[in-house]
Amino acid sequence: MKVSFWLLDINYEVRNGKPEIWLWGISKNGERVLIIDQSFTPYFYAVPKEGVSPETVVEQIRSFSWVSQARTVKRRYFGKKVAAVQIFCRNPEKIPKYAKAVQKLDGVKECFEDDIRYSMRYLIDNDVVPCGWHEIEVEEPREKLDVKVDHVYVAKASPKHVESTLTPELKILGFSIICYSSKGMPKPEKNPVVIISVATNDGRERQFVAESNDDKPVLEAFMRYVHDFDPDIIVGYGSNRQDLPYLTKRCQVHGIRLRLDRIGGEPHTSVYGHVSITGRANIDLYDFADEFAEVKVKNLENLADYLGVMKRSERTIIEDVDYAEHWESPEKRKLLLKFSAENTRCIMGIASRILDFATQLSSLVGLPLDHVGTAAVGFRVEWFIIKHVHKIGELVPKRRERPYTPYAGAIVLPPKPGIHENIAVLDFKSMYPNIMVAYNISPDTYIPPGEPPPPSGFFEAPEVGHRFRKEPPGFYKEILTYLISVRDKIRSQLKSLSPKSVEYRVLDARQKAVKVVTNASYGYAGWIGARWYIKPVAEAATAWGRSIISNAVKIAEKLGLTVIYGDTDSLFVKHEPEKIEKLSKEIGEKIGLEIKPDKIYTRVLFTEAKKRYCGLLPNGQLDVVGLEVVRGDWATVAKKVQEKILEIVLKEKSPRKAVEYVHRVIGEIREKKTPFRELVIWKSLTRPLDEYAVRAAHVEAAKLLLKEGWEISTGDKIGYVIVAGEGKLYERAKPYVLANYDEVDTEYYVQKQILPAASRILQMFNVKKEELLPPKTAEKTKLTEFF
DNA sequence: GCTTCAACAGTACCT
DNA sequence: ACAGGTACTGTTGAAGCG
Repeated sequence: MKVSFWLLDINYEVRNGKPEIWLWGISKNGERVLIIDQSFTPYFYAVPKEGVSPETVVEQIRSFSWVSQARTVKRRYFGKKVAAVQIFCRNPEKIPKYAKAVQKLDGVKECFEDDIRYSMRYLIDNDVVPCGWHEIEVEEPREKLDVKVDHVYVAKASPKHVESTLTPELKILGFSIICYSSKGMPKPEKNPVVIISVATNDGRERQFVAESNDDKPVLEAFMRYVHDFDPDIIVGYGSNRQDLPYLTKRCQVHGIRLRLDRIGGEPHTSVYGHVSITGRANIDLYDFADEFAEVKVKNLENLADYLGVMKRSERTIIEDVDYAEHWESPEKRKLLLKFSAENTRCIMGIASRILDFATQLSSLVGLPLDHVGTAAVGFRVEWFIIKHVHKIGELVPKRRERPYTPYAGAIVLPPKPGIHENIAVLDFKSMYPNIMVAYNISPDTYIPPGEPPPPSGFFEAPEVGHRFRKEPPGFYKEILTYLISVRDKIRSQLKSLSPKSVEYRVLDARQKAVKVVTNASYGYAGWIGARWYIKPVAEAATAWGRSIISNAVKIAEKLGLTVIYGDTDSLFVKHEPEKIEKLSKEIGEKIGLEIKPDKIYTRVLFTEAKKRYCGLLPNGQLDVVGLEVVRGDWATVAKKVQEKILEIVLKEKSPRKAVEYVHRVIGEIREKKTPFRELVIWKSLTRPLDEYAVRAAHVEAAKLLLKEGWEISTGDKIGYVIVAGEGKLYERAKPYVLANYDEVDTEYYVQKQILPAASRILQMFNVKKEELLPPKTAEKTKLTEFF
């Protein structure tokens, strides 16, 4: 019997001493299926020492009772041929231990791939793709299993991956919780889950609410609901780190088990910190928030607002410090219930905008859907590489600790300060990936100093002199060529589709996933944590990059194009189409890379600073780069003022009008008419509180939260305001949730927020800071008028 | 003992 | 827990001053 299924989740079980791979999927006809594959034997490799034959190692290894098979195989390591011994064994969990024993053998130099987990091993070796379609020959199982699916099958052969852009109809359940503690952060040991709000993608919404703070019925009702709806995907926001561990512990306190999965077990935290719910995909949307760099404070309401799910201004927002007071009051409790329901509605909305990307990323890099969000960028790239190089027999190097040694990066040209009219921004498209392709830069093509060059020749990087063989193509070249061409192909396909169609949505998500992996490839190459880290690989890419951009500048100037600015792979030049055309042509011929106008600014303003400017686009939009407007660590009021100044200055060319505007805003601040929220400054904690060498405002604010019983962790964004009083700035920082407007130091906001942000722009028009303060005479005028 | 100032710490941005 | 290059603010402690 043949089954077609889309792979949702994968896990393994050891039954009767035998490992089994469990593939959870959705079949073509919409049935939920579990396919059990008992045929896959885990293994790892041992590479013999110089002068030792692999056969000798095979002999030595046979003495271990746990070895089910050992054979010599041909593999590669950093592109070089190696004879290795592949060692199979029954128990996947013992592999690291077995590898250690083998490592100790006389003839063994190093073991490999003992750090590849069994289920990933299975996916890679069988070319099984998460969130992808497969066909498989199966039979009915001999025994009955107590699992929640329509059908259980036993595999008779390995699954065959089938290329398809179809996605099955997935059942999605979103949830959020509210926990109650009379003071400070709720603790699962003692504080109840008072509200659980659930929504499902069939349009239903439910709330489970505690009576008299007894949450056992709430938890049980939630479990029943999940069981009855039987979702394929469970989504939350912060659910990996907060909600699911809390619910799990809370159930334990009541002596029950949180059962949400398809086999009757508890959720458990696993690789990269994801919470696994067997048979379903548990997705924490927070793990995808990094994709939206424009959102500075990555909480649910901000992300929902940004993605157009629910406007912040139309939401009921309650700070966590205020949950208790809302829960305790019968009147305010209604608001809390509304807030919670809206949270889940936001989760569902965000899910609908992220899940296509998540599934595409999962199938592209080969990580299971519930892992791919929690895996850091470097690991996503790495799994994509592992998946690819398996096909060419490249052994996966061990991750090892290395000292950090810096290397030179890109060139940034000093900008020509002032306002420039009609400026074209030229860009090298995917510069580093294309450089790596063009010069065959790869871990497996690198020729170390002293090694004789191959007859087919080599490329030598400028400045740094690193050499890379021309032939055969390295795996970076193969991977990047594939990624670049696939993205081009998808993008041309998209042009013939309606943006509203399902196919468009899926393909667009796919090209985004491809883009993410492509763009991260250079960074991966220079990451000391990378398994295939070779510093010269990254160093050569930037060296070629520097030479390319420098040459481009020379060519531009030779053609009479004034270069206003440039950063890494971009050049800002006067928009003169014929010259630009010539430039593009010459660069293509001489350098072999493509440079294209990316956008044209009607007007663009530079100060003396690099990486900070503001351009006016033909459609009237402002493009603010690097300035306070786009920074998350300035008070909103200052950012708004600067943005308005930029608009006035670039559109109306009237610095005088801008100055008047600043006067008005400063007046409003001093009268405390500015909304309190616009005074909040947000900064991240980048380390534990006690590891800071100097005292800083956001750190002191965090300590105050801690004192109030709130847990603080690295990575949290602390929102604070500066209050009036004596002493250093850090002594006057207070978490905004604990502060009153009355105590705010408005002069700080005038002097240290508004003035610097405004003056940054207006100093270009010779406006002095003093001139930005509202004139006292204005007050007099007002008073005279009054009298 | 006070002010001044350069070095440093810290954060967030750009490509 | 993908790279290096850059701007900027506030803290710190030594230098400079009298």
